[in-house]
Amino acid sequence: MSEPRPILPEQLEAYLALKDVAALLEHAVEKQLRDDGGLTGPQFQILASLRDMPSGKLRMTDLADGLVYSRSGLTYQAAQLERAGLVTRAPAEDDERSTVVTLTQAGRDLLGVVMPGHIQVVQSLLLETLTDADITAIAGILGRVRDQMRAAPPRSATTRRSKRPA
Amino acid sequence: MSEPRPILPEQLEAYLALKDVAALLEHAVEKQLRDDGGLTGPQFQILASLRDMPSGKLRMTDLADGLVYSRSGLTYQAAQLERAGLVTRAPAEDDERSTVVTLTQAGRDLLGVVMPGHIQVVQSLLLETLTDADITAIAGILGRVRDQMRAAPPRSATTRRSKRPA
DNA sequence: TATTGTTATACTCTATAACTATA
DNA sequence: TATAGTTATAGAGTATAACAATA
Repeated sequence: MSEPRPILPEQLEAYLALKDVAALLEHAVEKQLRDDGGLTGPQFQILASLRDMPSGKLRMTDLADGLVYSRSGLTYQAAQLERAGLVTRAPAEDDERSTVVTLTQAGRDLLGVVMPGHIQVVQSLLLETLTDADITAIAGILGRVRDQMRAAPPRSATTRRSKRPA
Repeated sequence: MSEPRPILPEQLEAYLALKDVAALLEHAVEKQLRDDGGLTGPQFQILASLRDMPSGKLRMTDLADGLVYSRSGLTYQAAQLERAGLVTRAPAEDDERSTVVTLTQAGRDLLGVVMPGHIQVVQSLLLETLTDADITAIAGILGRVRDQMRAAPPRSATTRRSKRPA
């Protein structure tokens, strides 16, 4: 089979630049989170997700929706956070199957410690090098791309049981 | 200890969109590489880097320049690839300290097997959702950002703090 | 039976530091 | 001494599948 459509140089450049920028940025961010708060990227994302909720609580399933991890991976991370006293876990009142994860005050405090550095890294590495027009363009274009990717079927969170009869 | 500069909503959106798109794309790409060729992302990158050289060879140090890994990590990956028969390793002729990694025919063949699917994933998830103008914008803006990030002082720009158990 | 989450297991990856050898 | 690379080790992260409990 021939290759579907030869990728154009500018298309390749767009893809590679996106990939490289994201990788370099992620690397710097993870180092900052580790150095300033002993957190990994996934752990920080979980804490930040919880803080975005007025109640500071989310079910495991709701948390998983925003992340790219398997369920067991999320359980593992939640256990780490609980062990560090940054969240608590308890069965949901309305559905005993569900686990509600709640941000503790210590978790909130740690976010307060880590956020300034986090913002600083993102600003100095990414935002400060962009014009306002650049930022508008990136936010608009990639925002649309993200929405389309999320709407697409191949979601990784769908570790659902496949019903293919043998 | 106020946050240096409050991040604007559009700035945050640009950052988060970039992060999410890259993560979703990477996830899809890695799955394709694994399914079609039994390769991890880093391994594919090494093979692709070698194929981009007319000679099909690169020194370990040259390879490391394009990747974000530590030396030991690169050694590990190179060993995996060698074990799979996709590359060979030999000391450089002009400098006995250096190791030259060479793409084998099997490695080249595997790239041939994997590339069509790889391109297809990138096109369907990213490129096909973008206009030509979008692609030009992304390539230009992020290309510049990447160059600046690479030129920037490595990783010591971030603040240093004591570690916390997590 | 389906859903929610955990556990058990096995494996991959990554980093740090110590080490060898060449320059 | 500095550079190129490997090895030893150790820890963290992830996925899959089996499992338990609730709906």
